[in-house]
Amino acid sequence: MAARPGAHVCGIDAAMTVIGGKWKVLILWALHDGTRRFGELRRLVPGVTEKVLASHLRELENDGIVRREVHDEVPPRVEYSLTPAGVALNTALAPLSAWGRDHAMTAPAGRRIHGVTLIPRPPGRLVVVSG
Amino acid sequence: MAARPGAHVCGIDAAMTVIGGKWKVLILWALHDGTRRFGELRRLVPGVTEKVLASHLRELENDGIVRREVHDEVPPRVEYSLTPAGVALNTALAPLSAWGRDHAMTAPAGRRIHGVTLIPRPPGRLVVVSG
DNA sequence: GTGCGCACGCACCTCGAAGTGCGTACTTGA
DNA sequence: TCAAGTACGCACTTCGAGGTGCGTGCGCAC
Repeated sequence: MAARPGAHVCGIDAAMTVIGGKWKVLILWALHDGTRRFGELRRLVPGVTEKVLASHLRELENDGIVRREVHDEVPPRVEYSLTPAGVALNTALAPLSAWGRDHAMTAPAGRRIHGVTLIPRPPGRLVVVSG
Repeated sequence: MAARPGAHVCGIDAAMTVIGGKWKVLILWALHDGTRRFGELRRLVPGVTEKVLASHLRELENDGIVRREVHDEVPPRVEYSLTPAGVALNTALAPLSAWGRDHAMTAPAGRRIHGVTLIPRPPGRLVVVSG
């Protein structure tokens, strides 16, 4: 249906392109408190496969959300962190998170999209509870 | 992968459940300035099929986002409007929209998710530009 | 009387995102 | 010596959201 790249003017359209992936927001939340390695992200986002995690990280990198630093060492080490745009995106997601938290209590919510649930803690840690 | 309904504690998870559909945000934007009929929504969201529009509206109704009023007339008339929760959701989407608008200019944005683009205007009207 | 519009429901199909499995070249630990 | 970890890439498969097509019952315009 008319695939026309880069044609979104409405901001939500662009934002949904970025966070539309199944695990994108979980990756963003896992990165919001600093630098993470690939293996750490894999453990922080339980259920995601390595292929999908790698491809999502590439997409986020192309979108300018995460920064990817490759250290040329003998055990290969790659570090991921949020760019300023990524930090801003996380900030922009905060009211949505607040709405969901307020609304999830009152709504029946018979459906779900992820199957995993993550609980952010104020000091900066992230607790992930697999479904 | 452990489908456990109603298990999301993180708000973004719940919010993504609600706005995760392909046309959900477009429907929300189309409804943000008042009551709309089914046929109006179909015209305001070009590209959506009737079946998908109907099912998405049902899901939004079940999530308490839109109110559905059926008038028992001979030409069947159904009117849709946002509930207070829907208005709050739209408000919560505003910073995300602002982020996307700011960021879409700087990023290459080679991909896209919808294929249609909508431009909200301040007075309350909505202009939709099909891709 | 023929077709159109209304607001959907049902059955089938498509297609792309996500999942699975295997491979890399190298080091470290048991 | 062998397994495990590191950070992926490639080819294949699955699966469900979304698309297509057809049907409803009624009124109205032509």
